[in-house]
Amino acid sequence: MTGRTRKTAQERKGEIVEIALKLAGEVGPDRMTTQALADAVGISQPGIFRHFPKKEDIWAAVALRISALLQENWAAAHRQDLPSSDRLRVFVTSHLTFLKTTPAIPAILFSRELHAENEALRCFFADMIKRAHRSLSDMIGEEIKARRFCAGLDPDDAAYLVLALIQGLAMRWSLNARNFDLVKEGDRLLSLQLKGFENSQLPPA
Amino acid sequence: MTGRTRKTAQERKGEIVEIALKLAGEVGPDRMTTQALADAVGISQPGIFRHFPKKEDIWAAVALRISALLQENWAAAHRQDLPSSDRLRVFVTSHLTFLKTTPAIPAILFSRELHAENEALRCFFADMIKRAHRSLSDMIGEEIKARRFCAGLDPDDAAYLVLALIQGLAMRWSLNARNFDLVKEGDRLLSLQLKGFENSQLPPA
DNA sequence: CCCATAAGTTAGTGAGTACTTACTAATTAC
DNA sequence: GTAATTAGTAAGTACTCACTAACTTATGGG
Repeated sequence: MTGRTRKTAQERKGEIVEIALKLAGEVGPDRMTTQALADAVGISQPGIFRHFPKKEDIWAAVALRISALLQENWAAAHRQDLPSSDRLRVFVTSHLTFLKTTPAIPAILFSRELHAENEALRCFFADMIKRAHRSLSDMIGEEIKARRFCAGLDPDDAAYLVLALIQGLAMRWSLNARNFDLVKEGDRLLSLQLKGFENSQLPPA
Repeated sequence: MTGRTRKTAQERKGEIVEIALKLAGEVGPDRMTTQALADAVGISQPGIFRHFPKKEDIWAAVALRISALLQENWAAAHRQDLPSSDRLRVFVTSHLTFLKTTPAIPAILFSRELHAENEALRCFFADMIKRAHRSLSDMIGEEIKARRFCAGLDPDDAAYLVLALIQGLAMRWSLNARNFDLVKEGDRLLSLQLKGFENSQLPPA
């Protein structure tokens, strides 16, 4: 044995969070016990507590990781410097693609951990969704200014509809054991949704 | 003491289901332990098992009760013999009113019990939602026939949007600790959604 | 009035949970 | 090279969960 047999705390901590995120998606957030996590990492169960004093500290770290991943994903969608008419669609599509590859997010969103057990986590996710709503609302506002969407459209309400589309779709996906293509289905439904926002009654001057 | 101090099995069974439904909404489906249920009913914890051999039998009974309540609610919405143009709106509104007074339903929909633990329950709810989708789809189809909705509208997809509206709204309601008026918010969003379905591009002949 | 039956209790089991204590061994600093 | 630090472990605590066995008591029919 020439190699290392231990890892540094920093490495381990990151590794645990990464595996927790994966495991939460695979077996469900409530089955992600410290034992299951330790097994997946390859250390003993109490070893977890060397890095995270409380289990909720793991959830906090996972939430931060998810937040970072989402920000990254949204930023990538924005960086593409698309015509604003496509931004909304790309935003939703890339978000759905992300959910598909990171099923832990909808799983956590539907978990007892979030809805009953862990108030801090609930607030964190509520805030994350609020930020998403804000982004959507802004993009819709720009579409209205560009006269592609109806002038009388309330951007906040429209954003809630798009958000509900995503969440409702994710729920259906989960209830149907993830047996259809989230992105394809979402794309089709979004087309229909956006058509309803279009400036048909009041054609541009 | 002239009155009875014990109840018949049938009475007790119904009582337990009713209280389980209430409790699932109040404390969350995963905190509705047999102990909590027994306390609420006013008997000892093992007393529950005299009436339901397994806990999942309680969930099955609760699911049946919910199904019956929903059917009743939908039937009531249909009995009103409304112009078909209002049926859709009444359907959604009365459903939201029902969710508001029976918060156990969204709670169960977001529970681990349903998504991970209890396959039978998941299928039961998936089927229930499928029936709701069918109803919505049918109503939208009639609106298209009546030329109030756009001829090119896919009734199935439109129904998914309405369903997502309800589910997404319920999720937001739950995430925000039920701090807004579900029905009022839903009514406003539904108006916007339905406007998007209207026959604006192809005015009636 | 007695007794069979059914509703309910007391006391317990085994499995699983987060978390702790007391120790060991690998790594790093000096 | 040795001492301090730190990652990790084995064993165990205290708790909660669904569920069971064996006993007790209330009720209604003969």
